[in-house]
Amino acid sequence: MSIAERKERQRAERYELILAAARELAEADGWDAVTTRRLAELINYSQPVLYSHFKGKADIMAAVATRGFEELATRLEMETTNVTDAADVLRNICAAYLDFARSRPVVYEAMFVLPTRIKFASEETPPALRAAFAALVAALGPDRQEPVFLAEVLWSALHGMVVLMQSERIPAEDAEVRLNILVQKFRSD
Amino acid sequence: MSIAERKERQRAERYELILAAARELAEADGWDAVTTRRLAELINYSQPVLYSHFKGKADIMAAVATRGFEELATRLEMETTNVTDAADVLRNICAAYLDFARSRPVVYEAMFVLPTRIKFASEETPPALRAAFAALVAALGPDRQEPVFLAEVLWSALHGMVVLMQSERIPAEDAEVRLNILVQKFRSD
DNA sequence: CGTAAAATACTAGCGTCGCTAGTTTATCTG
DNA sequence: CAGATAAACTAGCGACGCTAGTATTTTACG
Repeated sequence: MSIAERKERQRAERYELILAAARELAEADGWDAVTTRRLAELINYSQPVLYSHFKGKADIMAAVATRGFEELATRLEMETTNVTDAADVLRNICAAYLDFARSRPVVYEAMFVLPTRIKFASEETPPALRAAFAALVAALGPDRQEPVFLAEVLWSALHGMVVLMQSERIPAEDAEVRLNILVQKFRSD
Repeated sequence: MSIAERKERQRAERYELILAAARELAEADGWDAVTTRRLAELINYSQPVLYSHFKGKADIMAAVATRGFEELATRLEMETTNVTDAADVLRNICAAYLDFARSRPVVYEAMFVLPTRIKFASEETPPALRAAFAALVAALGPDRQEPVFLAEVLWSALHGMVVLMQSERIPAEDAEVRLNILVQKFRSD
């Protein structure tokens, strides 16, 4: 059944092609510019082929978001495992989170801002998303009361800073100062 | 010129009618359901009359948001002036902010989430918005270093909690616990 | 190798969106 | 009452997400 394998591989390649095109288009002109017609033209297929891979535009965005969860989890876990200076794990994690949001703003948007069908804080939550959150919890250090709630508050603060900066509601150039304040408030000592 | 006055008053009434219809429709079915056609039908006028009052849909949403800023500022200032227990001003302000977001989710969305033409942190910032932010700064108490940045971080945390709850990315039922943690972290003593 | 069947991609179109041009109706002025 | 001005309307443009139905290619089999 080598020929079936080839077809499957080609399908998978086209799947990746769509995802890449969607991300590039979003990075260039925002998610509003990601239309099924433009996507189809970018990958040199007709519009309906998209619907053989995805249920619709929302499904494409969810797929991009899922990839984002994996990348974010990887980046955060790097900060917890490669502990050169254990004292500043919290700061490094927060900085890594903000850095991810700054480097992939539209992916971040799909992950955490736009309406999504992805379930959070439930059984169906993607593993990568759970892992990213676990890294946050770990960064707050052991022996904490209510570590999950504490991590949720920290995450809220980080997320708030990201979206308020991205929507130009607070100045982006002061990110460092705010990070310092935030870390100081959540430090365990 | 009494007749011109009457016309102007009728125009102002229709302006309010549009705003009220937009808010009601958004509260019922979300901002996506607020279309110019539905709005026109709700106020019993044809679609293009909307464009004699507003530049477009975004302008209508900005007007709803502006009203929201005024209501939020009023609510927050109430907590700073009616100081029954001065010690808990910070907590009351935070609670009032969260309560506003919970009671007017779609107005909050227009104010702080959706792309907006309203300028933040600049000369053109609406007075009500400045007042609301000033209440946050005041709630953090006097004798603080970098009070604006500190307030921005607090606001980020509050905003993050709101949007993550509204988009069901963190459970809404634990709002109280998170509020307690947040206030404790930002208390001055 | 030829043909029927199944899979696959296409063309065309539906309903809806924000917005606007052009026209008709209503109102005011002389 | 006639003409000018203002204000509403009808109709339509291009684009959107999505889908039904058709044509084409690929597969399986005699």
